[in-house]
Amino acid sequence: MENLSSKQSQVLRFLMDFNADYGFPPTIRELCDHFGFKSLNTAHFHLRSLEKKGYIQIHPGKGRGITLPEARRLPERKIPVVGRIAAGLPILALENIEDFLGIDKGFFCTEKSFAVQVKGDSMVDAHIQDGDYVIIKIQDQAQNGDIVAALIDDEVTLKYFYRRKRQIRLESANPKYPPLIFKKEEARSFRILGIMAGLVRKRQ
Amino acid sequence: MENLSSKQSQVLRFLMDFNADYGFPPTIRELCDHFGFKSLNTAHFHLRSLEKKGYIQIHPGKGRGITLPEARRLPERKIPVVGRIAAGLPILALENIEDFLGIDKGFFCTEKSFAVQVKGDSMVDAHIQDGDYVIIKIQDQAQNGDIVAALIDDEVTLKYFYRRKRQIRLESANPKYPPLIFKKEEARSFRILGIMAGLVRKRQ
DNA sequence: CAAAATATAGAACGTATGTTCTACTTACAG
DNA sequence: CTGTAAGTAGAACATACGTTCTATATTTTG
Repeated sequence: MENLSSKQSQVLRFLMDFNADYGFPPTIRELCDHFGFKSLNTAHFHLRSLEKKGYIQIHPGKGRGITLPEARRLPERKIPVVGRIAAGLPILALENIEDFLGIDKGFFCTEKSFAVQVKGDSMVDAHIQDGDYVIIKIQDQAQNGDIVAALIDDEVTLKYFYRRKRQIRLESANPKYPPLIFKKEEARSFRILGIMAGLVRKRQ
Repeated sequence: MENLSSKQSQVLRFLMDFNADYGFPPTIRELCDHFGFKSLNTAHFHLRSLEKKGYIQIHPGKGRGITLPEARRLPERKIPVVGRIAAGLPILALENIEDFLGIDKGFFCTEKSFAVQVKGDSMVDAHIQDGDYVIIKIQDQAQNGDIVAALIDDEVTLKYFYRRKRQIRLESANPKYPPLIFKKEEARSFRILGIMAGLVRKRQ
C-alpha cells in the first residue's frame, strides 16, 4: 500500500472515527469543518488522493459516498497487525498496518496494543511457533525476563529482555540463535516497542 | 425492545446488509428502489417506525443519516469456553459454558466451535501451555495426527489422534504421559468432540 | 533548476436527498 | 361500527451535497 502524507493520514483517521461514531461517513463539508478548510476542494482533493492510493472508494454523485475497506470500518476495537515499520513513522501509523485481528483489544486487557506475526523458530522454547500472532502491549519499559518486541533496523523482533548494569541482552528462546548484547552507549540502535500480552495461533 | 412487523424487519435487515456492503446507509430513494416502493413516504414511514421502536437513529436533514446501534453493524459472535461437560448434555448447552472469549467465530473460520482451557503440561511439545485456550472445531471425525478434543469420563482432554486397524491411540505431546489405547469394541468409552482450529494465550 | 506532488482558496452549478402534506387501503381491537 | 396502526401513493419544496474550474504557494523529486 502506497505511503500517505501526514495530512492524508489525518483525513483517513477522521473518516474511520466518524464512521465508528455515526455509522456513516462524513460529507465533504463536514470534513472541511473538522479540519478548518475554507474550500470544499481541499477536502475533495484529499479524498481523491486517498482513493488514488487505494485507501478508500468514492461513489461519484452519492452523498457521503465513501467506502472504507471492511478492515478499517470498526478498527478502534480490533487489534492491528503491524508488519515492517517504516523508518520514522509511529508504530501504529496506517502505513504499517497489514491487517486487523478479529479480536477486541479489551480481551487482552491492553487498549494500546498491536500484533506481530512470528516468522521463524527463534522463540519455540517459549512455545511460540512460526506463524503465531503475538499481541504486544505498547510500552517502552520492560522487566528482566519479559518477552519484548524490539525494533532493530526497521524490523520487529521478539526476544527475552535482560538488563544487567551497563548492558542489555536480547535473547532468543532457541539455543540456535546467539544473544544480542547492547552496551549502554549504543542503546539507541534498538527500541523497545512493548511487551508480550498474549498469543493467537490459527492452525488446524 | 419492541417487536417489529415483518416489513419493518425486512427494512432493518436491508439497512444492515447495505451498511455491511458499502460502509454507509442507503438513501430513502435507494430503499424505495430495493423494495419497489413508489413513494418516498413509504420508506420514510418505515424508518420513522424503526426509530420510534429504538432500532435506529435518524439524523434529520443529513443525507444517509441513519445510525444503527453498534451491535447491529457487524454481528458479534463470541466463542464459548466449555468446562466440565455434564453427562448427557450437548457440548454447547448453556450449563457447560463457563465464559466467552471476545473473539469472533469467523476469525478461526469455524462457525461451529468452542474453546477449552488447557490444564497441565500434557501438550507442551505441541507448544500448548498450561492456561492456553484451544479453539476446537466441532466434528466427530479426525485424521491421523490431528490434535483432538476428546470426552473421557465427562472430562475434556486434548490429545493427538491416531487410528490403526482395530484400535485408536490418543497420545499426549509429553513423554511423561503414556498413550491411551482404545480397542474397537470399547470405542464407546470416549467421544471425539472436534479438532484443534487455533489457540489463544493470555499472558504477560 | 524544472517538473510533479501536496496543500489550499473561492465560486458557480446541478442534482441528490430529506421533509412534509394530502389521500387511500387494509387489518384489527374496542 | 369506529378508531387506530400499518402500509402505500403522489407531488411540491428547500437544501444538503458532490463536482468542477480557476488560482496560488510550498515542498519534493529527478
